[in-house]
Amino acid sequence: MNPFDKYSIQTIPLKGDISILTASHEPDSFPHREEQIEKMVNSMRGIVMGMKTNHLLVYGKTGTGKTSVTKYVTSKLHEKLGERLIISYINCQAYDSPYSIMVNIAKNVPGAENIPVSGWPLDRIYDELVSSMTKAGTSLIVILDEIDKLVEKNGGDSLYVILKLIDENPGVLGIVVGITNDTSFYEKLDSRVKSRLSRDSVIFHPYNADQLKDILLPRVSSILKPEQYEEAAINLCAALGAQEHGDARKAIDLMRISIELAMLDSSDIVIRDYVYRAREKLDSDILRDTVKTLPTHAKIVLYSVILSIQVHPNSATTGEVGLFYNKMCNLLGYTPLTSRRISDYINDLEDYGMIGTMLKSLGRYGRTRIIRTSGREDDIKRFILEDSDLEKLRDVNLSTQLKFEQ
DNA sequence: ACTCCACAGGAAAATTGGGGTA
DNA sequence: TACCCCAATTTTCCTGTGGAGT
Repeated sequence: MNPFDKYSIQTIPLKGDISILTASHEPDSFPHREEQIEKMVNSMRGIVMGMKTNHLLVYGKTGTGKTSVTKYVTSKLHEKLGERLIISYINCQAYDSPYSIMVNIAKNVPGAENIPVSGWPLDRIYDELVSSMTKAGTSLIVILDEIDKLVEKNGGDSLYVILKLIDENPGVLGIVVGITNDTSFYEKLDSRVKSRLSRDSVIFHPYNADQLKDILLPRVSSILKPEQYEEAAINLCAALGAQEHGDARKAIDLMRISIELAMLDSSDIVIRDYVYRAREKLDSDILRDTVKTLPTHAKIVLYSVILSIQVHPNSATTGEVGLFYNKMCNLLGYTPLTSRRISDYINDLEDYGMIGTMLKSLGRYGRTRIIRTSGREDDIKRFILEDSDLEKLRDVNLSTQLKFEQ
């Protein structure tokens, strides 16, 4: 007997591809975004006529469609202009130096494709890019997603160079489209960048539950028959997405996972219960992913935080975490990082929402951060131990921890 | 009122490592 | 081969600070 026999091949027969409910799906209709599309088209219309055009800033929280819509509008423009337009999409989280951004732009420019990813002096790349662009005589749209990362990291140098590239070379005709979720982004810029970047902006407001439903419904009905899902399940996904600052991505992910769970369950209808379970799975998947992509030492720091709290629930401090950290590095055979670095990792972990810290002064006993965990320690520990290099940490139990203190 | 702890967190130097040219 | 370019990460060095103890 085949042990797989108890699973039927596909309980819910899908009419279409479930990838329509993933983040990588690029739709060609955007409910409740007509206004933004029009505004974007309007501010880019000069490009069609080969005119100098203002740069554009796009604001909106995650899952409000800013990236999708930007890609959609620019691709339509590309359809219209064909070879005469080069579009360069750059995620500034991944590429944030003047060097890497220019290399990325160059990849799409005819005659400049073979600039190496490192080695050349910066100005050589710059000159190469300018001359190739001038020769090609094309327009350029540089989409800088998460453009705020450029300012945080190196004081706006990258942004300045890119703006200069476009603005100061007559042969280079193009615009920068900056995408950010930081509404105070413009204020953070230094003046040399500010003056080049106009205040031309498009704002993407969060979706409300009704709007999210309008997004979900057509997609769901393209893959499921009406009798295969409860409308209440869709409503719930929409409501949960709306709760999360109007996040369409979240609503869509929930919907997809709900359907997948229903299928695994051999259910023939997607009901609300699957949405609740999807929410838990999604949260846990996100946490696992965050933990897994942490640098090794950050994981050790995180583990130290958790142990430290187990020993001293209310007084886990930076110093104490450092102590645990050093011991664990010894155990694992790593050379420990400096306390300064650990301090930064603790900050990073807080940004990721995995721990909470509170600056507190203990008077005579110094000033330090009191660290708390987010209540998901067990999962976090489990995910850390999934790293094969850190398996040894499993053996660290409370009694050996107490020995650390002597 | 004054000290001084135990750090926070900024700035800059140093190290590492990708790759280039001559 | 020796040496330059740039990015990223970490170390070194540093100044700043709230409040318990005195």
